[in-house]
Amino acid sequence: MPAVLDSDSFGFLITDATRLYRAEFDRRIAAAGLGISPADARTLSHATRCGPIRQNLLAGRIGVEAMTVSESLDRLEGQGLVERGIDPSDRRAKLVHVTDAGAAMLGRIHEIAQSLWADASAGVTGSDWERFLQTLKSARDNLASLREQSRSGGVVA
Amino acid sequence: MPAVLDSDSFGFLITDATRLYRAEFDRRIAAAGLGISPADARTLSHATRCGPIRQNLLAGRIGVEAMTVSESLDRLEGQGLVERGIDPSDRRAKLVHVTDAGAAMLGRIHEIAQSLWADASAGVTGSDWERFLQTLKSARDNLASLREQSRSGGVVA
DNA sequence: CAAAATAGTAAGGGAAACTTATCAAATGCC
DNA sequence: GGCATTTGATAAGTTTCCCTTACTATTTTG
Repeated sequence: MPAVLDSDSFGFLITDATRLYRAEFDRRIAAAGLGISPADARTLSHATRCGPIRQNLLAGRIGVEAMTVSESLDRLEGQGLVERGIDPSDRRAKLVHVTDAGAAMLGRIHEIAQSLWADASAGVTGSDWERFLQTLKSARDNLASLREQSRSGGVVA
Repeated sequence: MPAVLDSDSFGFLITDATRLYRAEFDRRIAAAGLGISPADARTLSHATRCGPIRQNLLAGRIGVEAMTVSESLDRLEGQGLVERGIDPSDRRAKLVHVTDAGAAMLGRIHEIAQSLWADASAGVTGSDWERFLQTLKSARDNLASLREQSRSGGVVA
């Protein structure tokens, strides 16, 4: 029973690692002159993977609120990286699709993410890193299901 | 050679996990009526561990800028959880020490962090989790040293 | 002792997310 | 068919967390 929270406890560790990751990602993106944030890069990546997709579905895929994606798309569209098209089957909805410029941008982002991954995982063997990602995924999924629970009903069953 | 970034790649995974962790932490802190943010909890935790300590050293321990800690301490001091004392050996400096109320708060935070850790690590064996934390620590340290490099000199050797 | 470095902070900014309210369009119900 | 509800997107505003820059009060150093 530790009397105080260990600064190497899960919560602090993951928070610290993520802050450092984002800062370094920003630094390299800035150095490459790409002018995009990590969150917008994520939006772009998911939009590419999911093909033309409605914004609310895209938000669900990413795991954020629709509004968060809407703002991100504002920026991406402003840079000409994505376009919001009309959904023929629902005139309220918009179908997001990635432009050629967006695809090119994603390629450059991918290179940066690769180099950053290589640096972050230095000194860790391939199989250890695989297991690490597996456990990280479990933790993320566990936390995501906690979120689901609190979204639908909260404490009240 | 993946054509697109995998949404289960390191960067996305750790970013998502951290966002979910923070949100759930906030939810439980709010449910307990504690009125403190994750970052302030971290400041409080480190201040407790380091005993009376100067703010700039505390910032170094936490891994953030002095200003970030100063703001966090403003809030903690406003809640009576820490006090800024005089450093007898340097009248510019202030020694942060945790009050009894701060210690009590940390105890409650610790309980919440424990329960959250238990939920996040569900389905993972003890030894797997140990290895996971070990690798996470490596990654954090790798990223921290990248930060150091860019702080002192940047691109220029 | 003057110049340079250091501890803390005021001021301001930006990224990433959220909630709430609103509007338009679609859907369900009778 | 018409009205009520739900749904897709977004405007508006807030929060958290962290940063940089500029400044003041000290201390250290040449």
